[in-house]
Amino acid sequence: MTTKRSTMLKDDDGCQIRVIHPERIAQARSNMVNGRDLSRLSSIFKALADPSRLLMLMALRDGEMCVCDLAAMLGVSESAVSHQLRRLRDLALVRTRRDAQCLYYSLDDAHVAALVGVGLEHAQE
Amino acid sequence: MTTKRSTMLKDDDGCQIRVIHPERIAQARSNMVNGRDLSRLSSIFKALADPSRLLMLMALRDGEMCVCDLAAMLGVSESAVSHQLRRLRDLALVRTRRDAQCLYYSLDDAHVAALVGVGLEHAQE
DNA sequence: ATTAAATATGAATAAGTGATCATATACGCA
DNA sequence: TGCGTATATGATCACTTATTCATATTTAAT
Repeated sequence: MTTKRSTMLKDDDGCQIRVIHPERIAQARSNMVNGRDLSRLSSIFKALADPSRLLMLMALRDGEMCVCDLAAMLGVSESAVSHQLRRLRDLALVRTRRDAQCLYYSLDDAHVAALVGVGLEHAQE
Repeated sequence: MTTKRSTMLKDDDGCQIRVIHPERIAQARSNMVNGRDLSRLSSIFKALADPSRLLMLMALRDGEMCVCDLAAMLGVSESAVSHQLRRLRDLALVRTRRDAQCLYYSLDDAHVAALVGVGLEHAQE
């Protein structure tokens, strides 16, 4: 079997690009997720990429928690936790319930719960 | 049912911290993953947090690909792809096979493959 | 041995991230 | 109404990250 060499092709933008297996690229492109899903998914993974946020989300799998308890659990400032929670809220990964002055955070996205679960299983195998 | 108020406790380091539900914190701490697993897991999520890397890993689920084909698929420079692949290699998420001048990358971590799969399923539901 | 192909690496720069500190808001209580 | 509690927000700064460009390395072909 002879080794394949590259051929030069034109990009969508007209740029020269090098390609070795056009059919493999075509296959990959046809299976490719659309831009919106990709963006959403990578944002979710980004939310999980910080150890503090990951611990918070793991803890919330067992039920809601308020800000100061999350801070105590992690050993970081309440302000830092609040900033992190804002990111999670902006992504609609968590929701809040108010009881007097306390805000109780809980998971609001089944995908994230699933991903955290899978991650945990594999990490602790 | 009366609303709980906070009590001041001492940190491991002797710092004053505010706590509302000590038993909930204790529960969360007892279920907490150890430092090494947490670090590894958040690193993996960080690898998945970049759209280009995520697309690469998704594509590699269907089989190995070489650098220039990955670059063509993504529409970015081969140098950029090479840098990204280095990060994935450093985390042992991918491995390489050499055929002449071409390096073929493939997935080398079942956890990552699983996480990408779960993410894809949920994104495309 | 030279040369070209395929990929890797290093430096530099721009953009993004996370913690901290100060301040602001929201709520309950006296 | 004024005060303390609980949380949110904004600005700032140190740090990380991703791309680009130039250069180096590895392999194969001639």
